[in-house]
This record gives sequence, C-alpha cells and structure tokens, in this order.
Amino acid sequence: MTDRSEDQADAFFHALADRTRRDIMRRVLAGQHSVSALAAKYDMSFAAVQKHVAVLEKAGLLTKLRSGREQLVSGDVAAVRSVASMLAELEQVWRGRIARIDDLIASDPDQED
Amino acid sequence: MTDRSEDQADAFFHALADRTRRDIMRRVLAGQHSVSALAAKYDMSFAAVQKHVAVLEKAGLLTKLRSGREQLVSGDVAAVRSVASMLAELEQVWRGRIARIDDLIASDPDQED
DNA sequence: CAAACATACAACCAAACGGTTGTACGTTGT
DNA sequence: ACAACGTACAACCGTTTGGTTGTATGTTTG
Repeated sequence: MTDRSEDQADAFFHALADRTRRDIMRRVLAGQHSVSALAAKYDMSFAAVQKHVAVLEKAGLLTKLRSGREQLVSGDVAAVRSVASMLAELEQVWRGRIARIDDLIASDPDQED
Repeated sequence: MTDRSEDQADAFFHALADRTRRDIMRRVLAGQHSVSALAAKYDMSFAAVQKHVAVLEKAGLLTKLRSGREQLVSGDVAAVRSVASMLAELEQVWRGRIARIDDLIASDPDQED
C-alpha cells in the first residue's frame, strides 16, 4: 500500500479503462505488432493510437522494441498478472469480513465486541 | 466482447483507477459503512466522497441500502471477481500466443506459413 | 539523392474528471 | 415543533483525457 504502488495501480487501472487500449493489449499479448500495424486497425488517427500505446507503455503494460524503422510492441503478461493480484488482494479483504463474522457466531453472544 | 460488456469494463476499470475509490472498496468489502462514516475517513468534502461512492455504485462495485436516515454501503465481491476474470481473459490471449509458438516449433520448418 | 514510410511530438479543442460550496429534503431526537 | 443529522444534487472551476492536425526526424528503397 505504499504511495508508489498506489501510483502504479492508478496507472494500471486508468490504462485499462479505455476499450481501444484494452483491444490493443489483446493484440500485443497475442503477438508483436508495429505501431502503424496497430493504428491501421482503428478508425482514428495514427497519432491517437500512438498516444494510447504511450499510455500503456508508461503504465508498464507493454514494451516497444526498435527494429529498423518500425517500433515492435509486445504486451507484458506479468504486468497483467500484477493487476489481477491487486484485485485478489481486494477479495482477501472481503474474506477477512467473512472470517470475522464466523468469529462472532463462534463467540459467546453475551460478550461480543 | 459485446458493446455492453465493454461499457461494463470501462466503468469497472475507471471506477478502480482512483486511490480514494479503491480505499473505499477495501472498507466496504470489509464491512458495511454509512456514507458519512466513509466521508469522515478522508480529507475532502462529504460531497466529494459521495460522488466517489456514486461512481462505484454505478459501476456495480458496491450497493447502498437505506437504514433510517443512513445509507449503508456494501462492497460487491462478485463484481470484483468479474473484473479479475476480464484480466484472466487477457492472460488467456497471451497463452494462445505461446501455444501458437509451440505449434511453429513442432511443425516441419519447411512448410511454415 | 529523393521519395515514401514509420515514428515522435507539439498545439489545439471539446468533454469528462475530481474537487469545491451551496441548497434542499427526509429522518431522528429533544 | 424544531434543531441536528445524513443524504442528494446542482453549479462552478481548474486539470486531465481523448481526439485532431501539422511538423520534424530517422529509415528504407528506387
């Protein structure tokens, strides 16, 4: 729960909160694509797609690798897993509630809290 | 991949892309809290916290239940799980890439597509 | 070398975001 | 009845977002 990891979470969730960016993630997790190959798939300018890629890159969800005049984009599955683990952490908080309710039921009703 | 589920994904990820809202989720997954009890925890106006709760509610991540003059807020763990499953789906796309690479290695090198 | 291609980035714009204050309305307790 | 509490919502404001166009720079290719 450090400030840095909260910044990271902000970047992760914000990056994924756009359907074009989620679609880009699907493509680059399935295989490498150049930025212009990606841009060709969407009904918006090249610059717009480039900005989406930049947001995902800054969040650490994908990486770019120069290859001649192209920039090859690959998804980072480890980053996707770390977003999933943040949600798993949330679910753990919930399990904690259930455990506490169980404790209440198990305890003597007259001396609760 | 319907439009409706993409809208849902937009709402989920956007709602979680704010640290105050993630913190609210932790509290309401751990147990019920009134809106003003939540508001007391943060260094911002009641109205600001109320808006955060409204964003989470609209995304379906929490529910409010009237109890007298208070509104009791509870986190919805099923919704949290469905966000996690969207990420699991992304990871599956990645596994597909690995499978395809394995296929290439297994195939006769002279008749690769 | 010149033309075409792939990328990067700045400037601009309307819309959405995250906060504020103020007002209104139902509920509770004296 | 009335004061205090809990909530909802509108109006406003500065910043960020998601898009555009235009320009610059590096890399192939003819």
